[in-house]
Amino acid sequence: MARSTSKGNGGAGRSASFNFSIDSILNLRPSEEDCRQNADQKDTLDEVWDAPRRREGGSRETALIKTSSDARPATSSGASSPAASKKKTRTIFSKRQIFQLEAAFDAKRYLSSSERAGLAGALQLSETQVKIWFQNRRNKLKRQLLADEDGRAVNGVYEDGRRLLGRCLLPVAFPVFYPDNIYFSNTDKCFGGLFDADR
Amino acid sequence: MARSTSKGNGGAGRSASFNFSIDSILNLRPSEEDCRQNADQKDTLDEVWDAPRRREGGSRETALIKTSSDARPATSSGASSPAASKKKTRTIFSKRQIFQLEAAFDAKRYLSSSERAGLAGALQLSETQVKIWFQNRRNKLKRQLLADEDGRAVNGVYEDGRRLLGRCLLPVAFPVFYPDNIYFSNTDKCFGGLFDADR
DNA sequence: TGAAGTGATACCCTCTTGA
DNA sequence: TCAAGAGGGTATCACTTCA
Repeated sequence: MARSTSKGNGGAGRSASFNFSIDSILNLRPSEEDCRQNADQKDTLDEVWDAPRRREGGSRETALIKTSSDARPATSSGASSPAASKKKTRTIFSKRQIFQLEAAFDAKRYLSSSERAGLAGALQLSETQVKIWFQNRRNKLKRQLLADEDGRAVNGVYEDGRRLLGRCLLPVAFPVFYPDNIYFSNTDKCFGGLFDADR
Repeated sequence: MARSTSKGNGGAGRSASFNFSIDSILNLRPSEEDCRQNADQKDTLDEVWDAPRRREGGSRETALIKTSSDARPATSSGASSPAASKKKTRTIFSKRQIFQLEAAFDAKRYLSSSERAGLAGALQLSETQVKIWFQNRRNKLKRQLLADEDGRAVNGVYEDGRRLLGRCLLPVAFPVFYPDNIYFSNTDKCFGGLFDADR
């Protein structure tokens, strides 16, 4: 129905004929929060598809007050009190856990669900924790690689850096092609100090 | 092939000194599922960043057996039985709910959390349901627009279709630019901060 | 004490599933 | 057909560490 407006066809102005107030449903108020959404009017499609971040009122309310209805259970990490403790607990992983997570990450950038289950079981972590750890780890790697790239982003090297970044985050160990053979040099460059101690 | 192979650097052999098996942690088995991941070796970065889908053994095990530990509570929509029913229930929204959801969607493609809360309350749905509905609705619109585009994707019209698609799914009502002024097509709220710096 | 690191949360997106 | 589920991404936040 109301879709006709957004489809942009030249039909009659249906949008003028609403007999109930959309605004009343949405509680639309023109001032603060909604304006933020419009900050980036991208033009290309791909950018448009990127998730537009619409934090509620500057993302302050969210973390402390909301504790919204669909928060993850956080299987491990204790807590899970009835509904009182709004504090977010940050569990500290042990050296051993970090070490094995790093080792696994070095072997594979992404885990299948069975691998994740096995790793979680071996490390006494919830699958969600392992999943999030890998997510954050990939993000960290990406930032590192981008920082490296910025450090030497001159002339022709740039594109090369992009390619390197892409390779370093491929789902599996990325093969480096040489004329006649293939090296699986997964880490080497990207993870210089990865195994030293553990950060 | 724990990691020494993948590391492959010529440096001091730290990587040779692992005394536990990564494979044993990951349950790495070289044959079936892992090979699938390598099917698409993209080269450009943007494609690499796309989430590589790695369904477990063809996405069969995942849905049926897993019922993983971090499923969303699904506030409304009944069920929430102790832990027995693995059946996936699909709730059917009422005509009234659909109508108002569509109306809201026509007004805005994305909801802020307070708008979502208000709409959910008004429609007796959980916020998650409203969120998911909007998500699926955006996806549906995208598919429709892409289908339309494919129908007439010839010569110069293509790029135009992409732009149209982008505009139709902007987080807010999309502005139509004219040489000297700006018309905001479907609602006349907000947009004050459109050109404010920030982000 | 401020900056960096990192676990966790909340969105968003895509693809898939099953009633 | 379409609400959900699962998994991946980004952006933030809160809390720790550390120089």
